[in-house]
Amino acid sequence: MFDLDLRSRKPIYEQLVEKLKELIIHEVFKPDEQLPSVRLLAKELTINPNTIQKAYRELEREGYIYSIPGKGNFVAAKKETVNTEKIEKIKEEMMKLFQEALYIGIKKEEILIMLTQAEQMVKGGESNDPS
Amino acid sequence: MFDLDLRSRKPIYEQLVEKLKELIIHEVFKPDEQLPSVRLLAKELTINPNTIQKAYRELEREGYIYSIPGKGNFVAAKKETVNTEKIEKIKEEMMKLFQEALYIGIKKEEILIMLTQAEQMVKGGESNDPS
DNA sequence: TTAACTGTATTATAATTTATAATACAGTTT
DNA sequence: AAACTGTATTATAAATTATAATACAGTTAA
Repeated sequence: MFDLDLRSRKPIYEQLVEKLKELIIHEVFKPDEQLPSVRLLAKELTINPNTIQKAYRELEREGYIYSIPGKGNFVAAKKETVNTEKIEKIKEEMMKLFQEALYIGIKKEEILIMLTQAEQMVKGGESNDPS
Repeated sequence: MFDLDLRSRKPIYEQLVEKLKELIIHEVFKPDEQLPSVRLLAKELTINPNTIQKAYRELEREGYIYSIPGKGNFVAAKKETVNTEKIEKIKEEMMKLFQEALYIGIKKEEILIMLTQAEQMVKGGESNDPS
């Protein structure tokens, strides 16, 4: 289900957060769907349950999942994910990345193409602003 | 010259790399300009010289600066900064960020505006492809 | 040429972060 | 009741980050 790089300088739990976020964004895990239990996923990935828990906590903090003690962890509805602070953070990160990209010579046109590609990859669950 | 958050979970040397990169990108430090010496900057920021050195090494590894032992550290010319591996890495990061941004509801139009803003902030040193 | 700069390297130590391990407790489901 | 869930705690190990104290060699300028 995942492939983690245990030798990476990037902490395992951070890699987990990234991977799970991707699966949620691409709707491999759909809203209200139950995620693998802490113990099961730990067993599958042969890493410590506490590490899984740490990743789930972070995803919950960011609004991507919610948990019901005794039942499990579930994918949050898109609306729940939205958060002003988070939006600002992502925008800031994006500005930095744009500047770095342009500085090293990546063309605006190329970035536009990538944006369109990203759009196609994410859209399909378009539940925002159906007006 | 910089303001670092010593309490942040983000390592000091990483913060330094980010800040210095920004200054280079915005040409506060221009190509071939000498950066503050390891010892001087350490004194100014009241952090350990080894930490500065670590940041400078990382910037050199990424191609943003070069060093001449005995003389100092200097801003690399833009051309030297370019690197296929680096470009791919940035593109990958950008795709992820786009997907996350679109998922949480940031509109494509808004992203376009940001890109234009970034363009204006970086351009002015346009030495690429003057054809 | 000496003094005062530069970068770089090394070694030791401390502090923090990350990961594992072993349990325990409470809620849920069958 | 048994077997799941999430959560919490405590201890320990391992890795990363930061500091400290030096040392050595190249550069620059008095």
